[in-house]
Amino acid sequence: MAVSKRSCGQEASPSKALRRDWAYGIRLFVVPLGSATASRRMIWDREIKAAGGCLADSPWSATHMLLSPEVTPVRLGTWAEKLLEARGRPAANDPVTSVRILSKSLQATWLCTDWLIACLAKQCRVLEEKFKCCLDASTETLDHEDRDCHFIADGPAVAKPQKTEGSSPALPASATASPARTEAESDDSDVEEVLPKLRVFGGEMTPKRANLLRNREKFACQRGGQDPPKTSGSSPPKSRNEKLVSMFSRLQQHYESLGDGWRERSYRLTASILRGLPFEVTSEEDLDRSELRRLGKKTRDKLKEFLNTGSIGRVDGLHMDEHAKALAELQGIWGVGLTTARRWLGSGCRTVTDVRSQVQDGTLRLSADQLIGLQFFEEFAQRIPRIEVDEIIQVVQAAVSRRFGNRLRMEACGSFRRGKASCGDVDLLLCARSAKDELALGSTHDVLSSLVADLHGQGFITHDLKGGNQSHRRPGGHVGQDVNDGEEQQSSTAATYFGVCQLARVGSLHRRIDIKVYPVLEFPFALLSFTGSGPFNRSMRLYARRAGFSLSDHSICRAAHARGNGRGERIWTGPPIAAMQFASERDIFEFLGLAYREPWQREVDASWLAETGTDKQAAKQATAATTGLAADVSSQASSPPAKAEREALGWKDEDEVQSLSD
DNA sequence: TGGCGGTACTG
DNA sequence: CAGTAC
DNA sequence: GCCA
Repeated sequence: MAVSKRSCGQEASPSKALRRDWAYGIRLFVVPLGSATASRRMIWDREIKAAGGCLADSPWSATHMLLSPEVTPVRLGTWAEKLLEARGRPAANDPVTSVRILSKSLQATWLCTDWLIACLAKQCRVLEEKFKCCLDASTETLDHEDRDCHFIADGPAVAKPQKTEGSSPALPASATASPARTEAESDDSDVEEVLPKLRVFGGEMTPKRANLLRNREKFACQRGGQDPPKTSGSSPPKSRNEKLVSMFSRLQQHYESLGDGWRERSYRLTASILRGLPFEVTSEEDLDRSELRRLGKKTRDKLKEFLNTGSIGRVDGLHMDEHAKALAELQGIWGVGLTTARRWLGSGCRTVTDVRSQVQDGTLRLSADQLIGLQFFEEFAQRIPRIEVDEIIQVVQAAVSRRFGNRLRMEACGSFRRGKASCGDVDLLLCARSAKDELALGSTHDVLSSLVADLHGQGFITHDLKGGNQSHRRPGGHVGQDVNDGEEQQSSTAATYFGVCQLARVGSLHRRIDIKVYPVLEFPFALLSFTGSGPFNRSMRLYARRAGFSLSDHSICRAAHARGNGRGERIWTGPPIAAMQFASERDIFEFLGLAYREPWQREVDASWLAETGTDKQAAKQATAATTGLAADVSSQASSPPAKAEREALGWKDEDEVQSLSD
């Protein structure tokens, strides 16, 4: 695909010059151990080259050796021994000595991988001092080998949360970590604990971002600590205020079917707040309770009206049965949205049955997708029991293994991954297991279409919805000379398929199934995004936005709001943040300074807006606290804020970047 | 007063 | 581009 | 409908 046709690229040119050469003169060799996996190394290699550096064929020609912090002395020693042997040099008997011998015979500086990460984040050459590995020194500590005894004594002690493994997003398993607490729940995590983490926001802290960090628990994506995956039993607490809740739910549904998503969201929030209220609203004084502080004037008026008259005019006035109800039903057909529903309503179709008969008559013409949606209207409306989702997964997995062996990894996302007992559809995400596999597999589109063909052949997939056929090849010829020029491919795009499947079993229903194939680099983002829930995603993206980033199912980019000059604010997004930092979902949370949330903890029901410092007190406090901390960080991570540099790079300065004004 | 998630495909 | 979907 |  011809890269993102939009915004991107735009501002690449001024930055190029500088980005080009921060690594000038560096010949880098990455030690292939620990978290420096093949795919990461590949990316690092690419980034270094892009920055004007080059790669060393072997350690012997390197100026810089890069070592990931969690590699133990013993493992490094073993590696060093092999290296020495291969070079025909005497190795020592014990690993430590071997390492020392090796490092002596090399000319290189040994640095922690975090150095490169910092460089990439800042797009400049970060001081090396704090990132040096001390390769000796540890003779005695080495005695009781491994574990806890890592290299990298020095630096910013990036106290990694020692996740047992890079990315095993699949199951909670509990096998490894303490089953009790789910990390980072320690909470009350003050900024003081978060900020020193070098990686947060790529190491670029600003007062606003710091303020955001302090308030991060006001976002839905940080709410709700731990629900155990709900072990049956207790029914939902049946709130008081039931009447009110149902009234606002009606309003919500009404606006939903009308397509006013904003009011819908607003009312859903109100309903959700009322539902969770620990008391019953009986008087106007109750409206001052802190739990209701986010309700706006209109909503308060409705509540008052209810308290006085026992009903709400606006709600009673909903003659919702003719309009909204019919609209809602029609929009229940896959492929039919608000506009079509309205059009059909105008032509006398009020129900699915009406539509069917008009289709028969030939008075109504539907798209191919809509026809399928219509045909299976009742079946698609049925929830899919979790067990059946399991079976469906098995079928697809079998096909995947048959065709691609072990090269492909598959995750079921959506509500299934969040642990729900039933799902609306099946959402499968595929990705090569490694960079090498990715090469061997060929394009994502080819992989997907051959898999789909297989499933089609065995009769499992019964119908295609849009996306089944991408006529998007590159014939090599034309191409409208995109403005893209040099700046790098995003060549491997994701491939998506929407379809209908059915288990080979009597009485099984047709089910909606989505299959997607993503490039390795984008996998964590895709996983995060397709796991949802919707409100959770919105919340997290909003948070990212406030921090000056744009989060998508592909990557995270800097985002700048170009404001001023004329109408609306346009949003320009820069190149993706060096993707290598993100090998798992955790890395994304970590980058944003958010506490990790297990899939089942992402079941938020209302999105949430951070109330950013309407409270002057708090705001002041925040800035005070953060300026100090920001200083800390920058002193750690080398170089002063480098405002000039940022300007030279063509980035908007922070003050302009944020739409957030205090 | 404008923002409120970000992206891909089809017609 | 509008419409729909994830 | 709520927020900046």
